Amino acid sequence: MSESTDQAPTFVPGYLLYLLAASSHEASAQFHAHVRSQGLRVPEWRVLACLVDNDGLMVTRLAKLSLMEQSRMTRIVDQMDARGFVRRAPDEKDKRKVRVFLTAEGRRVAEQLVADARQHESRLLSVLADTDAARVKVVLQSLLDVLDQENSQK
Amino acid sequence: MSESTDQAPTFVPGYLLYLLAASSHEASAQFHAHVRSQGLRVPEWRVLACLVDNDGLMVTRLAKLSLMEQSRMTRIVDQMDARGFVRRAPDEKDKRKVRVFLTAEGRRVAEQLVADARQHESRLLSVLADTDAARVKVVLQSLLDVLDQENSQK
DNA sequence: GGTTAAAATATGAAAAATCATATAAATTGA
DNA sequence: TCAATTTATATGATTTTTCATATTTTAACC
Repeated sequence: MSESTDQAPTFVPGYLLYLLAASSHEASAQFHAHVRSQGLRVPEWRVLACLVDNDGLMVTRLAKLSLMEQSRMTRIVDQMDARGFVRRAPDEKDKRKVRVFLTAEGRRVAEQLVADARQHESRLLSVLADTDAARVKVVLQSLLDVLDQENSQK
Repeated sequence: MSESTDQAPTFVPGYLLYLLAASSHEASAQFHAHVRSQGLRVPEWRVLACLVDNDGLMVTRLAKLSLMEQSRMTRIVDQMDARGFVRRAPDEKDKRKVRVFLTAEGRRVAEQLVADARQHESRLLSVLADTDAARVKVVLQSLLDVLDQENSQK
């Protein structure tokens, strides 16, 4: 992480936001490669995973869960619709809302990938056992809880 | 994180790669907003931070440290050069390499932002004290170590 | 009940990111 | 030494992403 000509106590490698970004990036690299090998991009995989959990989510909620902006999600849903993975349906009670549903094909792909993801996660967690990283999920869940509280206080 | 119509034990909210991506996203949101308020984009801030640590890094190394692709880094350096934050200089010994150096103005901005980042991190860590998240840095460092080992074994 | 404000989605135009590949320099090794 | 590889960076073309804003529908309030 550091280079031969380091002068001073170095900032980046120990900076929390770097550790978070780098951890996410590195830990996800393998599985994201798998997702792409299945002909999907990462944002599409995220949408599928959210919909397996909870079919019929609205566009805004999908965007939040998938950590992306709403207008981008609209276009991703466009593409996934065109490819036959999802379909749109207006909400009956609130006609502003567009609900997104898995098609049969979308569900097939999604469930397979979720199974792959679970398996990949298991392997990763087993490698982390007996290290400080074994508690990573508890720690991150706690971090997210604290951040949520902070945000809702204001 | 879940919605009223949840049916089953839900996958996404407990999935390690989601927890990592969401934690990074949420934890970084505030500071990234600050970066943008200073007229910089996040990738540019990353470059500046790396160069404060170690001026004269080559493009490829900057890209790796900033978690982005090389051709993208080339263009970001183009822009930062045009804006007067950095300058390029070919490496004397290996003329393929392009080393990137902070200008005086670049260093001024970079050092201010690093100071801001340190302060923001301190505040965040103090909020995390007394929670499970207090150990987040140790845990992530360990995770990265394990992932690095895995990658270097092959 | 009608007006104003807010929320959900979509879209055009601009900027950025990606992918494949070109160029150039260094390294390897026959 | 020279041909073949590898490494470092850059770039053209395409696709994504973003930003601001339009459109439509609902909620709020007076």
